[in-house]
Amino acid sequence: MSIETLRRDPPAPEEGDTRQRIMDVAEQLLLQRGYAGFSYQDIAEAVGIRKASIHHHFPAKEDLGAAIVRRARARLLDTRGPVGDTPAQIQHQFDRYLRFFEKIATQGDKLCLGGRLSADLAVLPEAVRDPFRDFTTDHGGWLAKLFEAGQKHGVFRRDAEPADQALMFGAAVQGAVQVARSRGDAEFFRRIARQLRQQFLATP
Amino acid sequence: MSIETLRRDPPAPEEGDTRQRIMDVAEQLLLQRGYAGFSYQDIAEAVGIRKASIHHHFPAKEDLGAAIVRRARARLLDTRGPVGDTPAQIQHQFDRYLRFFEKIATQGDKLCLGGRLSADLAVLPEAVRDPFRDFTTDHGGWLAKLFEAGQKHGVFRRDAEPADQALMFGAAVQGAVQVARSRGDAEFFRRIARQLRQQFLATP
DNA sequence: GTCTATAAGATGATAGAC
DNA sequence: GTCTATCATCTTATAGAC
Repeated sequence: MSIETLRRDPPAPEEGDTRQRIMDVAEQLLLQRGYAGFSYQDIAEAVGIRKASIHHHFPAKEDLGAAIVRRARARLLDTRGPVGDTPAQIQHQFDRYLRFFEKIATQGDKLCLGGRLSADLAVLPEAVRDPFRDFTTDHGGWLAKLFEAGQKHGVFRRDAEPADQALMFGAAVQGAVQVARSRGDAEFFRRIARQLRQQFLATP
Repeated sequence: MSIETLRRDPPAPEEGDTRQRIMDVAEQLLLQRGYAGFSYQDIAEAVGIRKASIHHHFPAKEDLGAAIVRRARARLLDTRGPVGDTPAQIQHQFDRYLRFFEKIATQGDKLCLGGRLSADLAVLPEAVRDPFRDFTTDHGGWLAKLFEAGQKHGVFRRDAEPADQALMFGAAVQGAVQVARSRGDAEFFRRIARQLRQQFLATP
């Protein structure tokens, strides 16, 4: 790296912009078509650059895949946030969780990252599988905490272990997204969501 | 490779045999890696023939895909059978259903056809998507009938509409398979299955 | 950082000999 | 029915000019 480069002040606000745009486009394609179903050519056309330019930012496809998963994990921690300690907060986080998946199930043809990569596991390079494991661990851990706090504060029913409830709830939501998509039935998820509220909330 | 294939009586190859072997191998690859994740070359190596020979039986990949889905649908109707009209029969079919998915969730790295193709929907040619819709319709219809008969005969709880119960149960099972796989946790599905029995059976 | 050009291999698919 | 040989195209990836 030259002296000039090092001395230069942050010139344009475009710094890192292309990298982000590549990741944004690639993430949408990944969620839509799966890891084996999108190519650098697809990204290049959507972003408006050439294939080779993508390789400058992400030498191999697995670098891109891993970066997308790591970013999604950071976003998960960030937007889900720490589990609340009041009934209102917990109830709100529960509702928010359901709304997030309702959006995925009812609009567009994209899966959530967990569902997508779990289906792609067999074609995923180790470099992508590793951060995905972290992602699922975080996701599962957050849900477990939510149900533990929720039972303690009387938000959820106490008819099962919180950990079991969390697993059951997470799997039901995951399955509902999948079934809603395969049926092409936007209303389906809402019916399931209604059932899930009745099943898990102490006062639905 | 499936038990049926290994048990095959005729030791010598016969006509129509290659076609079946291609479909068997391709189905396993499809369930494992998805529609975009397996190639004619993969099949050729596993079957012990050349790529071009596969094209003789299935001119295009979508022909092969459609044939696999249609066969799976026929198998579904055949093995699931008409819904019973006694509590014992219904209970048995319910258990059998859960055991089928427990096998998928706990052994091997394959998805069920419904989960797999639902995830692959965006990369599926119309020629494969069409028979898959029939498959899901049949599958959903069977489950709905099971819960309707089950409620009538006191096998299932009557705390929700049979149709809703069926949707909820099917989605939960689907999600459980997916989550169990992504966690690499063979015990997970059994925990969910236990919860599902408590939730749906009148006398768990 | 982006480009052109290209490599090296895989993919689905076809033609035609045997 | 299976083979060899071949096709056009797509894939990830690299080299080097600007």
